[in-house]
Amino acid sequence: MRYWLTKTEPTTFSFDDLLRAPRKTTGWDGVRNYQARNFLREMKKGDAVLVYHSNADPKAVVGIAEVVREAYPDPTQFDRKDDHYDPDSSPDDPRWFQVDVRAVEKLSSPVTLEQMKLSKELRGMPLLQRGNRLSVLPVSEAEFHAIVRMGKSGA
DNA sequence: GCCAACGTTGGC
DNA sequence: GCCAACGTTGGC
Repeated sequence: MRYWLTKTEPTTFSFDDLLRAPRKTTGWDGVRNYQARNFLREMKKGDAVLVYHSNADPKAVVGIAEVVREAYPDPTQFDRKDDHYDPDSSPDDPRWFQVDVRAVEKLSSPVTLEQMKLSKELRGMPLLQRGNRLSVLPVSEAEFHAIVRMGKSGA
Protein backbone atom coordinates (compact mmCIF):
# COMPACT_ATOMS: atom_id res chain seq x y z
CA MET A 1 0.00 0.00 0.00
CA ARG A 2 1.14 3.47 -0.81
CA TYR A 3 0.57 6.93 0.60
CA TRP A 4 -0.38 10.08 -1.26
CA LEU A 5 -1.24 13.71 -0.81
CA THR A 6 -3.79 15.54 -2.90
CA LYS A 7 -4.33 19.28 -2.96
CA THR A 8 -7.65 20.98 -3.18
CA GLU A 9 -8.79 24.55 -2.80
CA PRO A 10 -11.37 24.51 -0.02
CA THR A 11 -13.41 27.23 -1.74
CA THR A 12 -13.87 24.77 -4.60
CA PHE A 13 -14.03 21.46 -2.74
CA SER A 14 -13.08 21.07 0.90
CA PHE A 15 -12.58 18.05 3.10
CA ASP A 16 -15.91 18.91 4.76
CA ASP A 17 -17.51 18.74 1.32
CA LEU A 18 -16.08 15.25 1.00
CA LEU A 19 -17.48 14.28 4.42
CA ARG A 20 -20.90 15.49 3.31
CA ALA A 21 -20.79 13.75 -0.06
CA PRO A 22 -22.84 10.58 -0.60
CA ARG A 23 -20.90 7.67 0.97
CA LYS A 24 -18.26 10.32 1.78
CA THR A 25 -16.94 9.59 -1.68
CA THR A 26 -16.16 11.69 -4.71
CA GLY A 27 -14.39 11.42 -8.03
CA TRP A 28 -11.10 13.27 -7.84
CA ASP A 29 -11.51 14.86 -11.25
CA GLY A 30 -10.07 17.83 -13.04
CA VAL A 31 -6.40 16.90 -12.78
CA ARG A 32 -4.76 18.23 -15.94
CA ASN A 33 -1.08 17.71 -15.40
CA TYR A 34 0.67 14.69 -16.86
CA GLN A 35 2.86 13.94 -13.87
CA ALA A 36 -0.08 14.19 -11.49
CA ARG A 37 -2.12 12.03 -13.83
CA ASN A 38 0.59 9.40 -13.79
CA PHE A 39 0.47 9.33 -10.02
CA LEU A 40 -3.32 8.96 -10.15
CA ARG A 41 -2.86 5.90 -12.35
CA GLU A 42 -0.47 4.35 -9.86
CA MET A 43 -2.98 4.58 -7.03
CA LYS A 44 -4.38 1.33 -5.75
CA LYS A 45 -7.59 0.62 -3.93
CA GLY A 46 -6.92 1.03 -0.22
CA ASP A 47 -4.06 3.51 -0.61
CA ALA A 48 -4.17 6.29 1.97
CA VAL A 49 -4.51 9.91 0.92
CA LEU A 50 -3.80 13.05 2.86
CA VAL A 51 -6.07 15.90 1.82
CA TYR A 52 -4.34 19.28 1.76
CA HIS A 53 -6.03 22.66 1.48
CA SER A 54 -4.05 24.99 -0.77
CA ASN A 55 -4.76 28.69 -1.22
CA ALA A 56 -6.42 28.55 2.17
CA ASP A 57 -6.08 30.03 5.60
CA PRO A 58 -4.46 28.13 7.05
CA LYS A 59 -2.88 26.01 4.35
CA ALA A 60 -2.93 22.60 5.93
CA VAL A 61 -3.46 18.88 5.73
CA VAL A 62 -6.97 18.57 7.09
CA GLY A 63 -8.02 14.96 6.70
CA ILE A 64 -7.37 11.42 5.62
CA ALA A 65 -9.07 9.69 2.73
CA GLU A 66 -8.65 6.41 0.93
CA VAL A 67 -8.73 5.29 -2.67
CA VAL A 68 -11.93 3.32 -3.27
CA ARG A 69 -11.79 3.13 -7.07
CA GLU A 70 -8.68 2.99 -9.21
CA ALA A 71 -8.06 5.21 -12.20
CA TYR A 72 -10.75 5.55 -14.86
CA PRO A 73 -11.29 8.21 -17.53
CA ASP A 74 -12.27 11.60 -16.14
CA PRO A 75 -15.60 12.40 -17.82
CA THR A 76 -15.15 16.16 -17.46
CA GLN A 77 -12.58 16.08 -20.25
CA PHE A 78 -15.37 15.30 -22.74
CA ASP A 79 -17.85 17.87 -21.44
CA ARG A 80 -17.74 21.03 -23.52
CA LYS A 81 -19.38 23.01 -20.77
CA ASP A 82 -16.91 21.93 -18.12
CA ASP A 83 -13.93 24.05 -17.15
CA HIS A 84 -11.76 21.00 -17.58
CA TYR A 85 -12.95 20.20 -21.10
CA ASP A 86 -10.11 19.01 -23.32
CA PRO A 87 -10.97 19.16 -27.02
CA ASP A 88 -7.88 17.13 -27.87
CA SER A 89 -8.87 14.10 -25.83
CA SER A 90 -11.09 11.37 -27.26
CA PRO A 91 -13.13 8.65 -25.53
CA ASP A 92 -11.18 6.07 -27.56
CA ASP A 93 -7.94 7.25 -26.08
CA PRO A 94 -8.66 9.31 -22.98
CA ARG A 95 -5.91 11.58 -21.83
CA TRP A 96 -7.07 12.31 -18.27
CA PHE A 97 -7.97 10.02 -15.42
CA GLN A 98 -9.46 10.23 -11.98
CA VAL A 99 -9.82 8.02 -8.95
CA ASP A 100 -12.60 7.88 -6.38
CA VAL A 101 -11.67 8.75 -2.82
CA ARG A 102 -13.62 8.33 0.38
CA ALA A 103 -13.16 10.40 3.52
CA VAL A 104 -11.78 8.29 6.36
CA GLU A 105 -11.17 10.77 9.13
CA LYS A 106 -10.89 14.49 9.72
CA LEU A 107 -7.78 15.47 11.67
CA SER A 108 -8.67 16.98 15.02
CA SER A 109 -6.07 19.66 14.42
CA PRO A 110 -5.07 20.52 10.86
CA VAL A 111 -1.35 20.18 10.19
CA THR A 112 -0.37 23.52 8.75
CA LEU A 113 2.19 24.15 6.06
CA GLU A 114 4.12 26.14 8.65
CA GLN A 115 4.19 23.18 11.08
CA MET A 116 5.32 20.85 8.32
CA LYS A 117 8.13 23.19 7.35
CA LEU A 118 9.34 23.19 10.94
CA SER A 119 9.38 19.41 11.16
CA LYS A 120 12.72 17.73 10.66
CA GLU A 121 10.99 14.52 9.71
CA LEU A 122 9.14 16.17 6.86
CA ARG A 123 12.02 18.19 5.46
CA GLY A 124 12.30 16.11 2.29
CA MET A 125 8.62 16.12 1.37
CA PRO A 126 7.96 17.14 -2.24
CA LEU A 127 5.10 19.31 -0.97
CA LEU A 128 7.60 21.52 0.81
CA GLN A 129 10.02 21.95 -2.07
CA ARG A 130 9.94 25.33 -3.66
CA GLY A 131 8.07 25.77 -6.88
CA ASN A 132 6.15 22.56 -6.43
CA ARG A 133 2.81 22.76 -8.18
CA LEU A 134 1.75 19.17 -8.48
CA SER A 135 -1.74 18.49 -7.18
CA VAL A 136 -1.11 14.79 -6.58
CA LEU A 137 2.05 13.74 -4.79
CA PRO A 138 3.49 10.60 -3.25
CA VAL A 139 4.23 10.66 0.47
CA SER A 140 6.49 8.22 2.29
CA GLU A 141 5.07 5.95 4.95
CA ALA A 142 7.11 7.73 7.62
CA GLU A 143 5.93 11.13 6.46
CA PHE A 144 2.34 9.96 6.37
CA HIS A 145 2.47 8.67 9.92
CA ALA A 146 4.28 11.76 11.15
CA ILE A 147 1.60 14.04 9.72
CA VAL A 148 -1.23 11.93 11.09
CA ARG A 149 0.42 11.94 14.51
CA MET A 150 0.72 15.72 14.39
CA GLY A 151 -2.89 16.02 13.27
CA LYS A 152 -4.16 13.94 16.15
CA SER A 153 -2.01 15.39 18.90
CA GLY A 154 -1.90 18.97 17.77
CA ALA A 155 1.87 18.92 18.12
C1' DG B 1 14.77 20.66 -31.17
C1' DC B 2 15.01 25.35 -29.34
C1' DC B 3 13.07 28.91 -26.94
C1' DA B 4 10.00 32.95 -26.23
C1' DA B 5 5.45 33.79 -24.94
C1' DC B 6 1.85 32.67 -22.31
C1' DG B 7 -1.10 30.48 -18.71
C1' DT B 8 -1.57 28.46 -14.18
C1' DT B 9 -0.41 27.40 -9.46
C1' DG B 10 0.13 28.71 -5.05
C1' DG B 11 2.81 31.00 -1.33
C1' DC B 12 3.31 35.38 0.48
C1' DG C 1 -2.43 41.63 -5.80
C1' DC C 2 2.20 40.22 -6.80
C1' DC C 3 5.39 37.27 -8.50
C1' DA C 4 8.40 33.02 -8.76
C1' DA C 5 8.21 28.61 -10.59
C1' DC C 6 7.07 25.73 -13.91
C1' DG C 7 4.23 23.45 -17.73
C1' DT C 8 2.56 24.01 -22.36
C1' DT C 9 2.26 25.95 -26.90
C1' DG C 10 3.71 27.20 -31.25
C1' DG C 11 6.80 29.62 -34.49
C1' DC C 12 11.01 28.92 -36.51
